[in-house]
Amino acid sequence: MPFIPWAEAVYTFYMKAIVDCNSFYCSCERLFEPQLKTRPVVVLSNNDGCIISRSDEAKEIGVDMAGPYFKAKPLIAKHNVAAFSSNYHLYGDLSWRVMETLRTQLPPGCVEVYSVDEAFLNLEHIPLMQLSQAAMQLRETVEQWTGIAVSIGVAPTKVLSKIANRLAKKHKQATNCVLVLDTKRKTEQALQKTPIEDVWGIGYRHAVKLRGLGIETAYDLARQGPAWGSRFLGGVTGERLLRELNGMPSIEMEDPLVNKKMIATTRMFGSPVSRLCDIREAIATYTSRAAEKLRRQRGAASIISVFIVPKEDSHQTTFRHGPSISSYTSLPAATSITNELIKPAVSLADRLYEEGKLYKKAGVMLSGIVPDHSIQGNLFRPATDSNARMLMSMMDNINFAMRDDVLKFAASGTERNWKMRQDLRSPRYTTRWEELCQAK
DNA sequence: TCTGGGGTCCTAGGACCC
DNA sequence: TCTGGGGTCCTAGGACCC
Repeated sequence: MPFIPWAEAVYTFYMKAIVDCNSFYCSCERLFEPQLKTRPVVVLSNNDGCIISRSDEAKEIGVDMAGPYFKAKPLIAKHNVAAFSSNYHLYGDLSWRVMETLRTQLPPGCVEVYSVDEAFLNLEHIPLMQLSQAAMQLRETVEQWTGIAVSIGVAPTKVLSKIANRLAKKHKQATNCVLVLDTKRKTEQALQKTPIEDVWGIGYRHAVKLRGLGIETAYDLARQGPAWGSRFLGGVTGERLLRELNGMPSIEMEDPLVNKKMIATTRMFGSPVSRLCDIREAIATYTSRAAEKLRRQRGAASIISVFIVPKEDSHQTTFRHGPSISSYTSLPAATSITNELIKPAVSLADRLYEEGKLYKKAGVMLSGIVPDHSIQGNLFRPATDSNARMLMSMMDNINFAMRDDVLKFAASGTERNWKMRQDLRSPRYTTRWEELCQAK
């Protein structure tokens, strides 16, 4: 007895899609080095710590996702894998091109950028019978215009479209990277082929718990009711997930113009540091970066928090992220002026720092974010003078044009011996004149 | 001083995502 | 020796109020 008695029925809901760039960072690297087409490729996280993108060939030879780079090194050498440090200038620019291409192909407001390499699409304007062809066409256009290959999953809900997308990507030959779940029957089959941990919204913890309850596939999960989801998968989130799996849209498309509620800049140090002056420099630098992001969304922050992470004894067998030591302070008035943020940030760092300890990471977070034009005044402080604002916008403009922080506050330091390693970064082909690709 | 229910607001922390 | 960075949402529980 199928759990959906009307299994042959065609969906009558509006359909959604998720477009996902295939091995995005690797594809970006290959775009400018075509000779890599036949070589396995991996891209590393900041500090060349772990592997965050793998080409299909790299997956095939068994390079683990999110595995530490140093452990994979022997395998990488053996199979002549090309490894790159992350080049966010390049990926950011190519991401923008992919998203722009999608926007030209759809009515206004139908593209929701979900991450650097993914976008949800609202396809309600496309008749059901034409979905497959339209998706195929979209895939070809993106690849032709940007050089980036994408996969597209189409279904009535976001969760189901993610499931469709995963299968499209997994069976590239059979699906041509496009899978449309437009009937209950197709959906049911897709759910049966999806292990529980590959469902969007089920992480490691929940997967272990569900397997303990005898639930192995997305199909098993979908047979449970929303109330069950609420009980075992964390309240309303679980309830929504169950509805979505059963074809009932419960996670809406989001307004792409919504601003961030929290802005963070956090980094591992290139190597552990112990001096307070290094920590202060790092904190000042991260604060500057966070303030830049804040101004870009025309926001002002009223809470600033700082954390530092001590290095742990390294002789334990399983890796874990050590506890971070953090503190925050509420500002007398919301601000986006870098120096007004650096001061409290650095004094928070001073308070957290302990002489003689080694630290491996630090970070700054801005929250309590309000629109810049509606900053609540404070009777006891003079309003930020407009010179400071002009200075900020000049700095932003110059830094944007030149990149690489030509202008910065003295507190950010000049030596920066805490900076992260990026030994294998490719040129910033599309955003720096002096690093343009050369045709011979 | 003790007793009780019910409401709000805030924060810390968990879980998840890419 | 070497394991990323930047987000969101939700819940539980404490503090406080009537």
